Amino acid sequence: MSTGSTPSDPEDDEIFHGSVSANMRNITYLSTRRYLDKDLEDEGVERRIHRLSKAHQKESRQSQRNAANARERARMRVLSKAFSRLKTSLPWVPADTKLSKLDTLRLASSYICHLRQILQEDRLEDSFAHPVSLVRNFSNSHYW
DNA sequence: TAGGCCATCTGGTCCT
DNA sequence: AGGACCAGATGGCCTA
Repeated sequence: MSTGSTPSDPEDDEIFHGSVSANMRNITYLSTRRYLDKDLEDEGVERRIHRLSKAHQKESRQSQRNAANARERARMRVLSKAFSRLKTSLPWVPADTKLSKLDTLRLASSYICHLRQILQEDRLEDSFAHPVSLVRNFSNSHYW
């Protein structure tokens, strides 16, 4: 008769060996699983790092873009201020006149032509050395 | 409502 | 690599 779970019993022996091999299989499985888990874990970490660095890159790109946008806004503000100054330096244009940038450029351009004409006329008059032309030059100096 | 104007965003290029 | 400059796209506001 069997004395229980003695290995001498063929049946028990089989069970015993079966359980041993099952244990072995279990151990092998567990250790393999542990390695796999470690690999998966490592892969997960790498993936996470990769994902984080991607996110960081994206964030960095976005913040660079935002900075560039801010610089561009500042640049355009400077340009608009320059247009405003140019507008105020145009005579016969009331301060509250609504003038587009294009209109400002056109008026400034025609004003420069006008001034150039005056200069040429004055040079012609200067060639006669008439004292009145000198006075007129002085009285017109507010243009400068 | 169409058209003009403007501010802003964006990607490309050039320069330092 | 980062900043300046530029031109195109887009959306909002205003006016005839």
